Amino acid sequence: MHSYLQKIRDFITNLDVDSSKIFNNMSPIQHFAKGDFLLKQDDVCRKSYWIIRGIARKYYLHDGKDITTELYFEDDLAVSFESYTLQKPSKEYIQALTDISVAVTDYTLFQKMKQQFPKLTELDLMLTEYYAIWLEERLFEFHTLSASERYLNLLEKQPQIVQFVPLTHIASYLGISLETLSRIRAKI
Amino acid sequence: MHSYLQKIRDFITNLDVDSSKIFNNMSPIQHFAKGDFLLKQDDVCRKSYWIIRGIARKYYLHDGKDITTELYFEDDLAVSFESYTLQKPSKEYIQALTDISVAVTDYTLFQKMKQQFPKLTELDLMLTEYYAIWLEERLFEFHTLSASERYLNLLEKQPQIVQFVPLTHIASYLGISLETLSRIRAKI
DNA sequence: CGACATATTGAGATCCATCAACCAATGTGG
DNA sequence: CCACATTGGTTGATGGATCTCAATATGTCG
Repeated sequence: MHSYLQKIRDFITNLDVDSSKIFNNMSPIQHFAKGDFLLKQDDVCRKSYWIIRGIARKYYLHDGKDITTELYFEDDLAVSFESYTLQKPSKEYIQALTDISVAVTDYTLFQKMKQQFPKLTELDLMLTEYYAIWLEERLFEFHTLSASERYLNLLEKQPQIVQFVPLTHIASYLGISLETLSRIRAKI
Repeated sequence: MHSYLQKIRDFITNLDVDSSKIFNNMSPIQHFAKGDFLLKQDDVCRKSYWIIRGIARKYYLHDGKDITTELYFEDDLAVSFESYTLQKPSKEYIQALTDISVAVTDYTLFQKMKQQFPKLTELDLMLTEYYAIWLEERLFEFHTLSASERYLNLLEKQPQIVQFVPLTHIASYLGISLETLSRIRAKI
């Protein structure tokens, strides 16, 4: 696991009693069935979803095709970042790829709690930093790797994606056509 | 200008007196000559640089080629994000493309000040959110736009880049070969 | 002026997308 | 439980976008 994630976990574990109590009671559990939408395009993303069990994806439509931007597994935080941060309509959908359980945190409530418990702002910052570092890595891959290099890289870093997600979504996640991905896999 | 940047400016303007005093005295001005390095690969990025005057770029080397990841103008914040955040060796260089003046903030000092003045943590969060949103936009461009669409998009959104930065750097910033960029421009 | 960096243009090769046909697995209503 | 639809994946043929290599042009600065 990424060492910064560990640091974030440690930070949560070592929160003072009050902050910790708030943090643990802020996010009720919800369940969604396979195919359900957690967020639709043009809606404001007012919740963040901590994936407890199952798989989900985030995507948008471009020229009629859907472009997968993120794939979520256990312990990932599903949210349409720009929509959530600016509280403006989302360009993206978030959809359950299997039945899922999630811990749901309300944006407005979290904002209030951050004002009362500054440690939560620090936590928010750490999570955002982690996301930015992840985005930089993704950008590096698009900037410098060929289609098959991107696939091999994914296979190495997140084999669970290749194992559990339909190739159609993996292809669009990697910015490759389904056919090309199929041929890349055949060659290995 | 992006509306979230305006919100950040307003936040800085409206800081309480103490936070504001700290913020304004934390960052001495420095000057660099054209070609100077603000950061080199393998060094830890211990400073952030607020560009006051001039142009700079961030890049890394991949297969002997240099890949420009960001171009900085007045009021931009130059920093190798992962290196700065995790205080680990940088993959990237930051270099002055013209003579520049920058306000330099030390990482360690800023961390200490954040502990004393929680408003600075909020500010840090806002800046990081802004960077993450910018990264998402970049990723969208690589994910869905063709070479010429990326160039036209840049021309529209940041004409100052096309005006002042050598085509070599623009091409690598867009993930295009210099020759292809030259042909795209000839066709317009 | 000479030297070095920067940009243009041409020719050929390569990667990858698209379109189309086909295949396999799964599930559902009758 | 079969027939058929649906979803997900493969394979082939072709074309277009973009890269690479090479030659030439233009610009800039000591």
